[in-house]
Amino acid sequence: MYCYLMTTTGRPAGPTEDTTTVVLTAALDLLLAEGAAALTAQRLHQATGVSRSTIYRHWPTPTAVLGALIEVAPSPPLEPTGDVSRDLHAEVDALCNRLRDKPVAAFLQALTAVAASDPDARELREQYVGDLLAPFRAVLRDAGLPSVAADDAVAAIVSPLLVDALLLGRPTARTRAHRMVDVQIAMVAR
Amino acid sequence: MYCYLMTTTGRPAGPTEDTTTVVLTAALDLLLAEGAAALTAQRLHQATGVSRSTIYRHWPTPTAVLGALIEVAPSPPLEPTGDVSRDLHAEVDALCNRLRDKPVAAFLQALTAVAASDPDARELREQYVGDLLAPFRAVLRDAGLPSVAADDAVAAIVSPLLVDALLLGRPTARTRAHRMVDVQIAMVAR
Amino acid sequence: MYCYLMTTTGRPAGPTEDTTTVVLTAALDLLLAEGAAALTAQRLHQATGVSRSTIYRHWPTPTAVLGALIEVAPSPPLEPTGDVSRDLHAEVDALCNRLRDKPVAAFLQALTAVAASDPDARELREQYVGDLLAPFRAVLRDAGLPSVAADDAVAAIVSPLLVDALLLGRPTARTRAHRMVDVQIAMVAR
Amino acid sequence: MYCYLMTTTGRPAGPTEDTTTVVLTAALDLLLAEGAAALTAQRLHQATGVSRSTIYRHWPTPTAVLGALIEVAPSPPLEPTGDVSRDLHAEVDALCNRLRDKPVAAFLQALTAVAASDPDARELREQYVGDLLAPFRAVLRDAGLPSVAADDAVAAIVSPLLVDALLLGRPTARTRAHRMVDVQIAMVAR
DNA sequence: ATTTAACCGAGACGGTACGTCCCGTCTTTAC
DNA sequence: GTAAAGACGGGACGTACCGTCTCGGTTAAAT
Repeated sequence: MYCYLMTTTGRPAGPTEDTTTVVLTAALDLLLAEGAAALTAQRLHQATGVSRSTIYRHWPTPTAVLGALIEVAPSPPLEPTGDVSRDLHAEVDALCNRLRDKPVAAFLQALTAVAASDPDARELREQYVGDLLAPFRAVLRDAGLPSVAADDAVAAIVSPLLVDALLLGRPTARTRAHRMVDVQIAMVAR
Repeated sequence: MYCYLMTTTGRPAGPTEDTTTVVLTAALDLLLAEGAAALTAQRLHQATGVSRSTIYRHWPTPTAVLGALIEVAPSPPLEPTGDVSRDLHAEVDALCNRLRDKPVAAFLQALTAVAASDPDARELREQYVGDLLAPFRAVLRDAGLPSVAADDAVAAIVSPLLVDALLLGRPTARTRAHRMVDVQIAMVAR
Repeated sequence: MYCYLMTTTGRPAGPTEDTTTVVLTAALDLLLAEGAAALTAQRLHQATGVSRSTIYRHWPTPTAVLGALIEVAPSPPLEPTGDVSRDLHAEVDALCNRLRDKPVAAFLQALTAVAASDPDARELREQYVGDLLAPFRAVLRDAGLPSVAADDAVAAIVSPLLVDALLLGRPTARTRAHRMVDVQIAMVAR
Repeated sequence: MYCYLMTTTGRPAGPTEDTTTVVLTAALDLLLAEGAAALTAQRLHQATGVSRSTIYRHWPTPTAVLGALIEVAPSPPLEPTGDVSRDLHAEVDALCNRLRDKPVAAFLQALTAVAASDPDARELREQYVGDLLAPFRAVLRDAGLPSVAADDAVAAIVSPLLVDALLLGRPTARTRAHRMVDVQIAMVAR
């Protein structure tokens, strides 16, 4: 990323901005429409007109494409209000929206599928899931909960959502998640 | 297509018993070692010596192999004692063991991976997950819990285990699951 | 060629007769029209409609194609009359015809070109040139000439023809070759 | 294209002397080691560190590289003594040496290989062979031989050497060539 | 014992995708 | 204007599977 020692001569390395946007846009479309298996150099070439060579040059593996996609599509963070209950409910809504509106669910499925054969993707997947859980954990930590209890609560709230999206392929159970938030808060209050 | 009148002569259809066991055994090994992508006719041929033609004849797709595998490896059902708490803890232990000892986690990952491209596998996957949840649901239903509440409790207990096995690739959090059982029972008791 | 130990089971190996004739016919055409560089799996596929895979299966390298071509296009041997002079002149005419009518000159050029990068072709080339010279050598040997003298004579007669065909790309100097035969016979007579 | 009026300012056109020598030296090495197919811009770049662009600028085709090589490696001409026999023997020795020490044989093979696909190379090849034969022809012409007879003699002497080097890939038959010289002189004397 | 249908192995064949390599052109940057 | 570095499109290469098929030979039940 950071080039401390610029070679100073020759054309700058890396794909043209054009190429980058065209390819990644098509990649996202393909991912949503057909899943991770479609993130092939071949398919990207067919979809974009960008030559196969060029794609291999800059994104040698489907995992690399996934990585680039995740990098350019970050989650807008929510601002905490300090009220634990309200914050958690807000986070649940945000996550449900992201899972419903596709990219996140698609990323998860893709990462799971690719991880079966590519260790790099395994790593990427764990980091991605971690990033999804982080805001929840932060809210509970800020509320003074000890680490283990916070993790338990996060798991109870978020896991069912992920399982719905990933394993059962059905819309996430938003209302159940909200109930679960209340339960966890009641637990903690005691 | 429809054989109303079975011609009684000739050799009975279907693979030799030998062939079946040899192929499915190798298939399980391959699945555990390399994931669903290895359940190819090609790979099974290489692993077993059984000819590629034969494999295509009896298991035309990887999903068919997966289905056959799941069929021959059923879960031994636990006998309920009537004590809800004890039964739930027992089920948690049983599920954790099955997830730890591999086949189940591998099946889940395989089904998720294959489901990306094969609708048949999608169906198979949902049924498989349903079968995993069923015993829990049964215990809580038998205890007189209403349907929605039972589903919530099952989700809270089981989902984190599945997420651990599937998405985070780490050993399942057995003790947390047991804590969660106690929490859910306490909730219900109120 | 000769299968003493037939595997007795499974489909017989080797390309279908159809495939063989279609491919080799096209190969000869390509060779004459564009030289050895055209004996690619790719080109043969384009020219015949036979799939690239099939061609690679049976003739993995251009050298293999050349070898097959040479095998199916043998030189009809001349019958010796016993008169050395007449026989040599006849052989010169035969060779000139074969060089003029293409295949042989094309084979030589092809073998030379391919030999630059494929040792197998080197071997094939030497054998092929040897076969071209053999009849001349045979005539002179039968006439009782010692080996070295025969080789000298053959070289003097044939080499200029080969050089014309190969290096100068011009019609072979048939009349000079006949003069050379007379000269060599005169030499020997002395 | 046509510069009637040379603009006297700016850097003089053409490659740096450094570049030229570095590239052509490497080209010769590559030619001797791997044949004409290695005279690629790519390979020359790898071998020299000179950038691919630069090489394309000055030697757009492999044939151009070959041409430049031939230009810078001229044959040191022998001085005629006037004695036909001695001069011919000297020329035979000189040619055999050049064929043995590689460059010339390599040039011939390279030119033959390239000529298959590049007409320019064909021309170059014929000129090159002509230059190889010229000294012999000169000696015999100076001795008063008519054109046709001289050509016959040259062919008889030189062709076997070329065939050895090119087609049979074996050391040239130097002693036979000397014998052939004597024979030709004897012939002429009669 | 014969039928007879199905088994099984070996492999040809067309087809698609893969990942790599090279080619020739070009653009950007520095000297 | 030389030179370097590299993007880019294009094409071929050789490999690997895939799914279908066509041969052969074998096996096991029912007649």
